Amino acid sequence: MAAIPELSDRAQHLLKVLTERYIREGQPVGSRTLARDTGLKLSPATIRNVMADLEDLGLVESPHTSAGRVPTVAGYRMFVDSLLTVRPLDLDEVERLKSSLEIEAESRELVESASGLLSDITRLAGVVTLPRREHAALQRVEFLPLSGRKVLAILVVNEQEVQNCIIETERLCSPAELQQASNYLNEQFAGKELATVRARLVRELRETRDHLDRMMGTALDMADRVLGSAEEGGDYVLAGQANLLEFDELCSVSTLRQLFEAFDEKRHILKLLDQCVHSEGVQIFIGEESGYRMLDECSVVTAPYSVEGEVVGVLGVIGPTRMAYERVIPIVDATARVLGAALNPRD
Amino acid sequence: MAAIPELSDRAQHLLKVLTERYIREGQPVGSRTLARDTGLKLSPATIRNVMADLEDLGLVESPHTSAGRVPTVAGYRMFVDSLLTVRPLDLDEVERLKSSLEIEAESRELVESASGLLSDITRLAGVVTLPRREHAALQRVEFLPLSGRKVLAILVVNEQEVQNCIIETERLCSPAELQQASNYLNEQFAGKELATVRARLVRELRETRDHLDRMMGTALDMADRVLGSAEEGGDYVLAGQANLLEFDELCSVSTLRQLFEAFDEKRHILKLLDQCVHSEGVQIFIGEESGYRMLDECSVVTAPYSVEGEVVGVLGVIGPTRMAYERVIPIVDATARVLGAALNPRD
DNA sequence: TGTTAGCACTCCCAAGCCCCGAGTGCCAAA
DNA sequence: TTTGGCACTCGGGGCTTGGGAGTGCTAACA
Repeated sequence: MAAIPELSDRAQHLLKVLTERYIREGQPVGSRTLARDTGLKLSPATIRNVMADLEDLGLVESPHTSAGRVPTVAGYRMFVDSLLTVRPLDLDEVERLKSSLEIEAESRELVESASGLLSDITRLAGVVTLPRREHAALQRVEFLPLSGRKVLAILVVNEQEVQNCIIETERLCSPAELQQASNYLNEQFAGKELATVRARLVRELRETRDHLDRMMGTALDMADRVLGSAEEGGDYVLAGQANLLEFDELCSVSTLRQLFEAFDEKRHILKLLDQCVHSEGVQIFIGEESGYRMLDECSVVTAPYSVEGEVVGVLGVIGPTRMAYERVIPIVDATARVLGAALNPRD
Repeated sequence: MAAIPELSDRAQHLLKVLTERYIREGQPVGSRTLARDTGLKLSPATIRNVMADLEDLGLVESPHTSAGRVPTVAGYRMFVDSLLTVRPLDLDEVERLKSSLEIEAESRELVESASGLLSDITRLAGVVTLPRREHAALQRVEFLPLSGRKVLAILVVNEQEVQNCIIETERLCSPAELQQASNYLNEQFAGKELATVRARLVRELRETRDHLDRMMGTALDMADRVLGSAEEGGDYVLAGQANLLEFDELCSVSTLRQLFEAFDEKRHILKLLDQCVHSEGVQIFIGEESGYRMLDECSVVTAPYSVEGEVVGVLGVIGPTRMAYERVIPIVDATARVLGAALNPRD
């Protein structure tokens, strides 16, 4: 964005107080209120002058002539970037997070409770992507014969995740053949990264095609397909949409409709969240910044979470631009850490 | 409910036309309109007399003095029970269903697309419970050692479902021990029903406690815990909530809030759906009939779906009482069949 | 030069009002 | 039993009005 023009301390302070108040009350704040609220001994008239300046800079605006001022997106931006003092979470809230997530559970359940927690604590919508590891170690492969040519393939990765899928082989395989195939794969690839495995499989598949060890071909093919399906996808869990109904500014039917359709559709939200995988720490999209029109009225606060040092997913909250960033940011941050810890295989 | 008092054919016909029209237009329908709409050659005044009767019987009501009439819950009930002529689905819609669901996919994905389909086609909210078998045959058990005392237990049931969970053993088990344990379980129990397995495990656990074959004890214990976790739960997938925003009658913020909170909460909706497991065929809850206040303004149309003759789940749609039952009922019915078929392990 | 008081002005919004249309209930006649 | 007629009711749209909140501007003041 354009460089921030120098802004007097007083103006900054006023912007801060105005934003805080607007976030708290949800109503445009006028010069009189502001004069009272801020510590400074200034008359409303003076405040008005400052406000006019802030408005020229595009940091605040007024919905109509005789209403107070409201922060613009740029105003919020400056607020969160340089005016906000984020204080860490209350202890009991951290504890609440921990105790809710330190249970032993499957990753999906953990993700679901994390998303529920986020929405409960922030009273906004909570969203958590399912963890997905780029660098995943294959631990074990198992093929179980089903009826006909169908085979159930089970893939254990990363010591605790289990992927499974049904694949159809080109011809009927005996249980012994399947056993052999899985033995081979386990011997060759246990502990290797999925990506490596895949690469090697593809190469070997080409090499062995000549002497047509059909058994092996099938096995590789199966494994390849399993890996394929294990890698695709990406999904998230959303909770607390109902909370968004509390906010008047979102409550127009058309806004709501767009928003909820986006939640249903998932594609866009996922894309937005995926952007946050690579940035470390909390990231904030205010209003139009997200680049998605249905989120124009919303802000999104995200943080990636990691397992064993590798970022595997993103979580965050979605709410009106007028959200309590001060509170939300540390919550999102802490939840990401706690979820990461809870997902960690080491005890 | 009270027995339906005899109702002249004419009155029935008028109720039918009125309900159909109200469902279509969403506005109270008056005597003039009704006189025009229905085939009968009757004057508005006559219609009014009939209307007064229907109102006395509690089948219709008017929102206020000078509005037309609207069906009451009892009116809708009579409508769907005895006035409705459900014609089967259009062929192309059945095809659409089939082609969308006949893909090979995991059960969860199938459920998700079924729910998406329901909501797309009906333009209401679609809901599908995850399939859960009471009578499930254990096919295979596998224990994989993780770090420390943790063990990953994998349970294959019904030829294609895989359950897995992490359990912590009381002491460190060697891979060989685990192998032994799973071998034992597989030999003893493969093909048996989960319930049977559980019962036998409990009994054997008691008997062997004396001579304390610790290995076996641990194995049984583990299996028991896995079974336990496999049996609990119950969840559903919801799609198309956004569609509900189209309906004015639901668009009050408080109604919406209640509704969406119920979706989030899941408990109540699940309980309602569970009731439908035992009734065969399509079941309909109109307004308050569901017994849940947040669904007072809604109707729910459900149908159980089954795999191999056993009912394993319920699907349905949720929408305003003023929904196109005529269209929705066959859709729900057909989707249940198609989903059941898609989940069927036999090819 | 920065701050303040005063003042005219703008705009939103809620309240009140009126009127219209739609639809009813009832009665008396066919 | 059906119908036409008529008085009545009610909700909603459109209009006006008054008040309140807040602004911008200007002129005076420290």
